[in-house]
Parts: sequence; C-alpha cells; structure tokens
Amino acid sequence: MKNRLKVLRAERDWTQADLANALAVSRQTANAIEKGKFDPSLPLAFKIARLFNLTVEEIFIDDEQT
Amino acid sequence: MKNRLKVLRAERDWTQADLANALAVSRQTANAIEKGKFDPSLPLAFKIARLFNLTVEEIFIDDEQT
DNA sequence: TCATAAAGTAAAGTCTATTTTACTTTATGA
DNA sequence: TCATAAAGTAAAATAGACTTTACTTTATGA
Repeated sequence: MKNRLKVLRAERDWTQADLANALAVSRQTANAIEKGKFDPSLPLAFKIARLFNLTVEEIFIDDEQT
Repeated sequence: MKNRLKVLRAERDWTQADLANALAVSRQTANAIEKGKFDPSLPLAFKIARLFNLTVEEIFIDDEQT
C-alpha cells in the first residue's frame, strides 16, 4: 500500500507532528503510515481522506493485484 | 461505520460464505464486517471495493462526524 | 413438520495497528 | 559550527482485525 501523504503534507507545509495532531494520533503513527510501515485502520483512512478533502482512493494506492 | 454489503450481496444472490470465499477470508469475518461488528483492514476494504467494482466510499459509510 | 442451508454468535489464539517512552539521525538557520 | 526542529526508529504494552472450531438460531422448501 502506497500513499501520497508526504506530498499532501508538503503542499500544506505541515510537519508529521502537525498531521498527527490534526488526526489525533501519535507522531510515530503518522510517520509509520506515511512511510508505509503499516496501513491505517479504515476509520483512520477515512479521517485522513476527510482532512485533505480527498477520497481514500486518492490518497492510498493499493498495489495488491491479487 | 456502516456498509452496503448486505444489499450488494443480495443483488448478486451471494451467501455470506460466497462473499467470504471471493475475499479469501473466513465466513465469520464476512459476517462480522457486514454486521458492523468490526471494520475491515484497509487492504481488505480495497479488496471488497474491487470485488464489487466500487470505491471504498461507495461501500463503507463513515458515520464519525468528529 | 422436518431437513437443511444460511446466518448469527462466542471463545481462544494470532497478527497487526496504535500508544508511550525514549533515543538517534538528518536537516536547517543563525 | 552549533542549536534546535524534524524525521526516523525501536521496544513494550494495549486494542482491534481475523482465524479456527463449534455451537445456536432463523429461514426455506419439500
């Protein structure tokens, strides 16, 4: 699973801490998700999408072709 | 989190076991997700969306207004 | 009514998401 | 160069997703 968080954050000049704050998660979680270390839960994915006024699909790219 | 799985299943005349099969998850998992007992992981949500040729947002309705 | 398929549910176990604490590395600007 | 902000990372703990096994309840059709 890839994502566009780094770019979306850069467009807004937000730090990972800013993003974590806006999402009410820890900075480590924001970092781990952005780096693709793990996937957010579905509710958190929705929260992220809402924050950026985008759809889940516009932010997260599922690379599983199974 | 609500979802339209029951209807989507009914439209195709699929049992929960059929759905579980198509998703390669257990029947109990299909049942629990459909009943809203818990949310699917993001990868599974994508897999469900792909199965029905819909977006995640067209199937799962996030009711959190926070 | 009876048999059976489908749906619902529950417990125990595994795996992953997320938190907290805390440390290291990398960038940046004075 | 030095101080500091930002990013990266790691370990231990908790919560939630998912499996397997197994049982109960509800629908259905012969």
